Formats: sequence, C-alpha cells, structure tokens
Amino acid sequence: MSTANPAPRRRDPEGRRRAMLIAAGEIITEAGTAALTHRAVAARAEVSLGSTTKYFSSIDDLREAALQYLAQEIDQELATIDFAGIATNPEHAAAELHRFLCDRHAVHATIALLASGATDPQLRSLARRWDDRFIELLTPHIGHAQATAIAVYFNGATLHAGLDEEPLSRDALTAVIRALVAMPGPVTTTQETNP
Amino acid sequence: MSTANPAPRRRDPEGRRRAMLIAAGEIITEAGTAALTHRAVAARAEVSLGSTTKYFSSIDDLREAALQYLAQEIDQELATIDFAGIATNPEHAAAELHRFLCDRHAVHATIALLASGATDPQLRSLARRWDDRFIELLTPHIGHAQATAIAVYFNGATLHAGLDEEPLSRDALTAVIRALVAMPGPVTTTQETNP
DNA sequence: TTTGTACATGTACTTTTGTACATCATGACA
DNA sequence: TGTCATGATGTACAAAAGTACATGTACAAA
Repeated sequence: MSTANPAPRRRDPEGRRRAMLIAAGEIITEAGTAALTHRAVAARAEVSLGSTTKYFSSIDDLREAALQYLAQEIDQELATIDFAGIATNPEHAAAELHRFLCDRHAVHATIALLASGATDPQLRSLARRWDDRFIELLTPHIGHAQATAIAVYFNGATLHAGLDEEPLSRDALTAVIRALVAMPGPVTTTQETNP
Repeated sequence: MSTANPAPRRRDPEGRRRAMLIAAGEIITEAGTAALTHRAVAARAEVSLGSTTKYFSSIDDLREAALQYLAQEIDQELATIDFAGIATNPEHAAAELHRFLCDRHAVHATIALLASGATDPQLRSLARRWDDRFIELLTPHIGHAQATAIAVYFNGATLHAGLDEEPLSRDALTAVIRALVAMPGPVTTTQETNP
C-alpha cells in the first residue's frame, strides 16, 4: 500500500541514464550479456527498479543502449592508439595494441559486442562498425588489404586475451604486424573493375 | 490431476540424450546461448519437458553439455581440414579454411564456444582446447609461433564470418597465410632458456 | 510562499523459466 | 502371459525477471 516514501534523490535525468548505462556496461563485461537484468542494473547503479524501466522502453532497448555505450567506450580507446609509423616501426604499434589487450574491460566489451552482433541481427551493424573503424584508421598507413588483415588478426587476439589470463606478447604482435604490413595484396593492391 | 496419458515413445536413452544435445546445439548456433531453455530444447527435439530436466541436472549442465557437443562437432570438422603443404602451397590450406568459414553452423558454434569461454570460467578450458587443437595441428608444418599467429587470425576470420554475410575471400586468406607462414618467430624460432 | 509538473520510488502483477513429481506406458524377463 | 523396473510424459509449483502504476518528493516558476 505505502509507496515511494524513502526520499528520492536529486533529479538528474542525464546523469541517471548515464549511471545506468555504465552499470549495464560493467555487468555485461564482467558477467556477460545474459546477466543483464533490470534488477542487476538498478542494484549496481544504485537507482530504483522503476528508473531502469522508465528510461528504457524494454530490456532489449536497455541491452542495445548498453552495447552502444560500450562500443563508444572502446571506440574512444581505439582513438588513443597511435598507428603512426606502423610500416617502418611495428614495435610501437604492437605496444599500443598490447596496451589495449591488457585492458580487461575493453577486451570483454569488444567480445560482448562482437558476439552480440553475431547473434542478434539488430546489433550486427554496431559490431561491424567497430571493425570498419579499425580498418579505416589503419588503411592510410598500409593499404586496405593489409589493414583488414591486421583488424581480423586483432579481433582474434582480443578473443585470445579474453580467454587467457595473459594477452599475446608484444613480441608476438610485432612479428605478426611486421609480416602483415609487408604482405602483398590479395591479387593486386589496387582494385580493378573488369567488364 | 491426469498425467502422462498420451503414449510415450520407444525407450532410447542414448538417442534421446543425443537428440536433445543436437537440438540445444542448433538453438545456440541459431539464436545464441541466451535462447537456450528447457522448453525450447523440448520443442525442437520433440521430447517432453520432463525429459530435458531428467537427463541434465540443471540448465547450466545442459548448456555445458551442449557446448561440449558443439566443440566436438567443430573439432571433427577441423580434423577434416588438410593443412599438408601449407608452407609451399598456401592456396590449398586457404581453400580448406574457407570451406570452414562458409559453414554457418560451424562458424556460429565456434563463436558461441569462444564467447561463452570468455564469460564463464567453467567453460574457459573447453574454449581454450579449440585454440590449442588448432595450433597443435598446424605446428608440425610451420612451427609454433607461426601456427599460433594463424590460429589467432583464423579466430578473427571466424568472427568476421559470423558478422558479415560473406566470409573473407580465398585470396585474402591465401595472402595472410603466405605472409604468416614466412614470418620469423618472435625472437628466434626455437625457444631458449636462459639462466 | 504556494503550486504544479516532471522525476524518482517501491510495490504489485504478469510472464517466463527452472525444477520436482505423480502417473502411466514400454519392453524384457520369469 | 503376467510382472516389474526403467523410462517417458505432462502438470504443478517455485523462483526469477519484465513491466505497469500509484504514490510521493524535489525543484522551478508564479
């Protein structure tokens, strides 16, 4: 019968929504998408259950928003990676990528994003964007085919980092990057249209 | 009140358990691990709900058994891949791997397995075994470091295949394999122990 | 200070899912 | 052919999660 006695906190819709997205992101990266429930988010973000249902039209909406938030997070981290001179100095790029692989949050966020995209068609474009952006950042330095190869490899390395305690070593990354940068394109480097 | 009237089918514990595992595997590959419920398995395998709870002690047990079954399935498919001559003739190995990537069931099974392993510690060893086996099959031909690099790349390619309609082209795979086979080891090919 | 609206809260209800179990058929064996 | 243990079935109950909503508070405007 009695409802809503205990004193609501200050009104801050944006901050509140953000707090819930952060909480949801943490739940996903720590326990997987299956663990994402209204109640878990409410507890973690320290908001009421009602808030989680009011700011998101459904649990699917909440999940999608959370994954979108995670995508933005790792995208920002990706933006800090310095690919300059990757062709001539692969050690540096490898160290940069190794830094990403040591960030468990980023690693698990990436895995959750990609795995969700493989399952849910609605999230596929979001997952693909991650790949595309990675390739986009790399292509100017080494060409499209090589950038794609490294992007694919790096997704594999991210998976590996999520499964093992330790990510691949800097040396291993360096060797692979060096080899793929020097790789000739699939057929020719520049694409050709034929009749 | 009334229970169990409608005529039970022939008794076949092994076949029944197998039918449920197949159904569970299909559900996982088609709709993701989150869609795996007792009722979904019962409907797909055309057995009673009671059977799904009798053959598996809990839903976690069922999920683990299903993923184990999927792991065995893709392991068998992996065993059919011919890596012979990969060092001198990468086109053939690329074609073999491309064949795997065109099998949507195998691709999604692999993704589900790896993603589950990244989430659930209990399933981690199962997921790691897939990687290890891949490397194990490849190492005799090209050495450990190169085998690991290709295995990591191939996991990325599998993810890619699960996200895009079309997997990477044979040509793209060939180019990468050629580059990674020729890759020098991280430091030296043979490991050294130092004092 | 008063007042009204948007926001926050907790409860209640519904649906989904996991699990236990009473009942009955099946097929092998006596 | 009769009997019995195994196995298969459907229902019932419990727990968990999604969703709706009535209530009450905070803040800003009048």
